[in-house]
Amino acid sequence: MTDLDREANVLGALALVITDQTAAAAAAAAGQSPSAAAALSALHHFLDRPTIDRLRQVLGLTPSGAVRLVDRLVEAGLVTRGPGADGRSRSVALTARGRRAATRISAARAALLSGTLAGLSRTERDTLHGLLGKVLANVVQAKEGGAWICRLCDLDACGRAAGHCPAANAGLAKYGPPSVSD
Amino acid sequence: MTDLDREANVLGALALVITDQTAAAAAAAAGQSPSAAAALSALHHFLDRPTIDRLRQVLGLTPSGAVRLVDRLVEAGLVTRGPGADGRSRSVALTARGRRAATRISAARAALLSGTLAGLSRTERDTLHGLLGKVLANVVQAKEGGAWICRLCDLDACGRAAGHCPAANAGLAKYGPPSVSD
DNA sequence: ACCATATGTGTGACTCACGCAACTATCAAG
DNA sequence: CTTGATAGTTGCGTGAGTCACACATATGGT
Repeated sequence: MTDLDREANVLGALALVITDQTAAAAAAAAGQSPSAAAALSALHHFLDRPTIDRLRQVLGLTPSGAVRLVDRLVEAGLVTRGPGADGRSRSVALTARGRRAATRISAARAALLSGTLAGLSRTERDTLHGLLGKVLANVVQAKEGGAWICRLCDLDACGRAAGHCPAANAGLAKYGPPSVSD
Repeated sequence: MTDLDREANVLGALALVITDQTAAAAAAAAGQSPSAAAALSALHHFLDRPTIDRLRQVLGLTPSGAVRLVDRLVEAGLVTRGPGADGRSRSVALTARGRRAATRISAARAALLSGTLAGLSRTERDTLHGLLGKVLANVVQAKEGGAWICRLCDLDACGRAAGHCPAANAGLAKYGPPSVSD
């Protein structure tokens, strides 16, 4: 039982609670399932209208799973299907209602996460931010495929575009410049 | 877009990846679903033989969900039902095979989590540990009911018994001394 | 130009892991 | 001895996802 184990354990425990609570808060804010909420959040942060396949990659689903998810979102009036750049592909875009839901989701997530940092001083939060960035870079390095790491991530807060996102930077170092919404 | 938002966002993103990967690793190590893996891990860390209801609380399931989960684990030969202290209740205990599976799960989880801390120095890890403890305490304070926060937590690493667990300490401050496996 | 193969989407049948509602058995209190 | 809480269980339904497959479109080699 090393110190490393102890530290790792706290990290794992904390990650689990926070993820649980965030997913629940997002789902509640959307009135939808957690994965639907994640999809709305992702769509909200795409600059262009992604294809179903792109969304699929982000959420880590199978093609058919993604189709069904979009079906449900269309059904709920949160999303519309449009033509894709390709004859095969179709684009997905938020409706006005979908955009409102996505905004609520982001707000709920931000509120919850900010709350967890309540007891920390300015300096402590700064230090924590730096350290978490390092860890995040580690995790991204280790990752191959699967769901987008920033599934519910807030791209503005993330500063991905400005190169502030530790995940994006680490990924960039490894894979080279990605396309905008990758 | 404040600094707080940015810090909170990194925390949320990191928590999500780590939780995803941990659950996947645990499930793979057990050859079972993530929730079955969580159940095995929980059972492994109970000092006594918990009842189904106790397990239910830990995992955040409904009674029927817990019964079905135990059904599956029994079916897989990982767990046995025994008599409870009470005529109503029944106890659950790991079989030898279940114990081995639980050990694999813990090891897989520990390996993954330790890996995420790879790039950090001794001092950095120490600082991080302290800060995460504070955050964890915050989260526990905010929490009412639901799943056990340390669902996959390693109780040895946690140092719960010795009073080193930030979650347990925060909970203790709020609710008073819990029973051993709470 | 033609064919093989890859890619993106969609459908039908199914599974798995839950939840809800209802029922039974036990216990504890009045 | 009734009343009510607690624990486990069962039937039934459902949401979310998978797999296998089909179909349309793209792409590249010959």
